[in-house]
Amino acid sequence: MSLFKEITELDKLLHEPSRLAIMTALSNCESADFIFLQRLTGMSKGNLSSHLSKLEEANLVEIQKSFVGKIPNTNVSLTKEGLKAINEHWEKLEELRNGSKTWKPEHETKAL
Amino acid sequence: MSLFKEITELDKLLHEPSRLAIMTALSNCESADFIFLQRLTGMSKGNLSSHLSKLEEANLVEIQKSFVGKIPNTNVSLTKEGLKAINEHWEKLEELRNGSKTWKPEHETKAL
DNA sequence: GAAAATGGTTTGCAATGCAAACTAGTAGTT
DNA sequence: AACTACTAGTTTGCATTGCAAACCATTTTC
Repeated sequence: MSLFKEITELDKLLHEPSRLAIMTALSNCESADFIFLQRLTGMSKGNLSSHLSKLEEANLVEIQKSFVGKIPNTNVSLTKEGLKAINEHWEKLEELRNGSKTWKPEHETKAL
Repeated sequence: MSLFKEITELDKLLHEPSRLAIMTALSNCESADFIFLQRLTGMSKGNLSSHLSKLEEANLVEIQKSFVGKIPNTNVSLTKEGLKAINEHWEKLEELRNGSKTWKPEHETKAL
């Protein structure tokens, strides 16, 4: 029972599909740039920009702005906190999925 | 690459934490009543009610209203469509998680 | 040097999650 | 029989958020 209560407290910052994709991708590389993330997720620039800002504000990613030649480049990487958060998030999801197989129906609820 | 694009197209109806919990729970029993789902998820009645309505409108769950003695009872079960949808959703999530381990970083992106 | 492309950010709107307020009926209690 | 409290939900309204269109600054192309 308690397992399920936790899922509704899932960090929405991480759970939102686009950000989940971004964070998951970043958890498997050292860093990735804006354009790469855009192609990866298929998001519009504006959308991606605002999602990254949110992740940055929450201290889940670090954003390094620089110039590659004369072109601005935005490079994103997970913070320690961010890496921990995304890993824990996936664990929680796994628990939800597996937990549902073992909970016991009660009173009016009919078991399978 | 294409894998990630798909994740941003995740059905938000299913992905929202509360509904994900509801649907996952229902996928493992024949049916469950309103109060049970409320305790399971820890949601307020109002919130649960509106989520269930959404799932019903999308034809993912079936809602049977009846009286148990003199007390109204709302019983919820997955439709065939709903069962298929929640199973496919979990598969997509799994693909996202596993897929991220195999994608190849490109150009400016630095590999781990 | 005008037009189009690159690499983003800001703005504004439509949609959504959430709880407070409400509805409708039941159960005690005095 | 009138009043209070509880059960089982639904509706309403607000604050938040995801999203793309519009915008900005620079660079490349024709």
